[in-house]
Amino acid sequence: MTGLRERKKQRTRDALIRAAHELFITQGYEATTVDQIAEAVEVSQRTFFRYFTNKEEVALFVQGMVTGRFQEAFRTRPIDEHPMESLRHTLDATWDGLSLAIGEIVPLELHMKMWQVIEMTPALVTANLRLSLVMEEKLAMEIARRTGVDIDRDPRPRVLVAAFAGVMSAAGRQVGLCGDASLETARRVTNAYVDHLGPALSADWSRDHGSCTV
Amino acid sequence: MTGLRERKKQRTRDALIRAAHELFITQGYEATTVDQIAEAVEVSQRTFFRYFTNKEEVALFVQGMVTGRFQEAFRTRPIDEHPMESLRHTLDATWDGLSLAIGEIVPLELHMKMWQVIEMTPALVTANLRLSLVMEEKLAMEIARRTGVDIDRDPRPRVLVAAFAGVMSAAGRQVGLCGDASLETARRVTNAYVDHLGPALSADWSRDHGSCTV
DNA sequence: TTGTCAATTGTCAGTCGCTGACATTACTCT
DNA sequence: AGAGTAATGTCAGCGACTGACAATTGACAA
Repeated sequence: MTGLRERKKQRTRDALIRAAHELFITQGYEATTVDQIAEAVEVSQRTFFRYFTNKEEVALFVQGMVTGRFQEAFRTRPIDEHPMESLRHTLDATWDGLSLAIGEIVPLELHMKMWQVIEMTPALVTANLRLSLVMEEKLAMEIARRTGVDIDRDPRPRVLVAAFAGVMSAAGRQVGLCGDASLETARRVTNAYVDHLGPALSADWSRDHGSCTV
Repeated sequence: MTGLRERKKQRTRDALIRAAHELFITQGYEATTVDQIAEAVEVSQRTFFRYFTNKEEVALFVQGMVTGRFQEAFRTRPIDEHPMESLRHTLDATWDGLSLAIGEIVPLELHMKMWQVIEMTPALVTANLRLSLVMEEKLAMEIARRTGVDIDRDPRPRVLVAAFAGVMSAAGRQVGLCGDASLETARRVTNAYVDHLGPALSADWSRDHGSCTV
């Protein structure tokens, strides 16, 4: 099945990702040149660009895997569940399977450090948002399908997903910038953010809703 | 007061923006080179980069003005208003003053066409999201100030703003891609999206909430 | 095993976005 | 009118990215 050719490709791709991660983490994203990454894996720059369409892609590859997983997991939720509930549960499931999902490519610790680099680097922050966009559209379509609404007439699927994704991005930003690169913190802050969506919209904004110290 | 120097600078800057808009709209963003823009205004490429830090900036300059206006307008809302209400009213006010605000730089029609170009161009979509990010943070700070909550302990300001901004972006995407570049459509769709945030989160997703045909 | 085919890679040249350095021009103000 | 400063042009160069073509290397049949 998996010929030598395929395995070799897989190996260089993974090597490129790991080398890129290490360089980005130690030197920063902007200060790292594509030539350096290619050189670290002993391939030509041209080969790098045959594996990744641009420098951002190698930095966000793992993130892309995670959001891909998220989408898949979302579709397995019971169909009678409220979409927001489905999103919440899918989020939990994604956290649970994170290490397993990405472990073969990059150790969890490296991924968490890379997360910080991403949030520190404007170019990567926005490239990351583009990933969310793609996911948003897919999730909205899936929700529309499940709830039987016409996505071109009823804005609710896109609105719900947009709100969710917006809050997730904001949470991710906080996590990446807070200095604590532990999975637990990431999960706690993200959950807290999503949980506060209802209260934030509710009429009563009076007293403290705290308890989300980074 | 306004010496010849200042006026001249203003004029070349505006000329660059307008030339860029026309080129982007007719040829597309990627296909337009910075040299072309500079040449159209008869300045050197180097001068272009003294007015705008990069090619994206000239494309999103007007958008930046609008979001800047939005932030300012937000602060004039009564302090006892619910933040979401303030955002909604500020949105209305921004629509009302749009033509007046940008008219001196670029005619409204050009701006609306540019909007389509932006949503069609991945690089600009993401650069646009970066603008939103900056605004998000400022709005969240302002909301925290007004409501007297500690932004580092209570996630609600950031969550509320993130949800709002996410929905706005989604609406903007729909508007930009729907083919209809009229102000009325833009305003209608945007309002519809924001208005559906509550219903989308409510427990009852049963029947049609439509009426937002593009 | 060997030879053919196709996939992968390297090399090279070139475009485009963008920047620093320095000389040149153009306004301002006395 | 002339000194001083701000704006601009020119040039050289870096890094991301691409197309074209040649060289290498697995795959697979004879």
